[in-house]
Amino acid sequence: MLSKKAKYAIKALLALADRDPDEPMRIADLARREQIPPKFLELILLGLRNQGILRSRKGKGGGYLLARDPKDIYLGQIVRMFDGPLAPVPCASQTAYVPCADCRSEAVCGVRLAMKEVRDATAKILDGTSLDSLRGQVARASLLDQSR
Amino acid sequence: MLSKKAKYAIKALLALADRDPDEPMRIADLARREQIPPKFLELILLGLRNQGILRSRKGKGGGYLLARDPKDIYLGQIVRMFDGPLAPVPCASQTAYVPCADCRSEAVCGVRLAMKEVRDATAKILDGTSLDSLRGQVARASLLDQSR
DNA sequence: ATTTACTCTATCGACTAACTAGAGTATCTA
DNA sequence: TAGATACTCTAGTTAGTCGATAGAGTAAAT
Repeated sequence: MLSKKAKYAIKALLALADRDPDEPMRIADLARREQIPPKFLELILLGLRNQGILRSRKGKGGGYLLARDPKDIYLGQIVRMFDGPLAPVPCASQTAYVPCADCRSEAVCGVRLAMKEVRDATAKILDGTSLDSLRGQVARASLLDQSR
Repeated sequence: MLSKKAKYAIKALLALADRDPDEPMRIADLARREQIPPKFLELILLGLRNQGILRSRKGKGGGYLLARDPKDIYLGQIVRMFDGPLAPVPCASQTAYVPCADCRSEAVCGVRLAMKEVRDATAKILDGTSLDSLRGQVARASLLDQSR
């Protein structure tokens, strides 16, 4: 399951990617626009900022902005940041490998083999989808939806 | 994350798939062989039985056996049974779709689009992998490992 | 009748997810 | 430079879930 934090983070980043890159957006406005509890969103944006994904400005006219081009922000980074490794089991993780105690032989573990496939497929998608490309997908889906 | 329940279930089923299909295996033996807390495994096997994946025999010489051919038992069913839908968000689920309250328009939701891709990729793998095919993969991996 | 082994319900502690509170700090503007 | 604005950060709280265990009950074999 994707946590609410990760979900809210993606929604907020997507909203920021849709704006003038030099125009900050306030927490309160983002929260209202995306239907996210304001204080909770605050926490999330702070995290993104401390990861270098967002920048912030204090005081009047302040708010949050993307720290990088939307082409260079990938979903994989966001999801890992809030929800940890993509692999369903630690022994199948690429970025955070941990062997499991109850495995007699790792090379012969069916669970690991199957879950490694899942993690690879997931990583391929999330590490291959940038904020910008997702924005494009949404736009195309929106057109299709209108023509229905 | 894959729950321990699902993980233990797969390990136990895989062990059963490796045996004479008419020779029951006791909870205690399975638990020892696969390093699973016996009482916990008991619960898991009971669940699998009530789903029609396992059969059981009571009394001396009793134990658990597969209720179907290992070719007809898919990981997708096991994982869904213990961990719920494969989709990272309910609105991207095929088998347990639930819309999300905070979505203004579902057709235009980036989170949903991306997560639907993840769920489709995961489902393709888990619904395409039977106990039997996984057994085969393990065997091949084991050979590769020995030749190293 | 006794042993064997599965069946089922209840419970428990630890942990985490989702959210909230509130005091603090930097920036702008009048 | 006072005061408003808006982010920063730490510390809760609450409800729910996960992993595991206990123990009484039932069915089958010998």
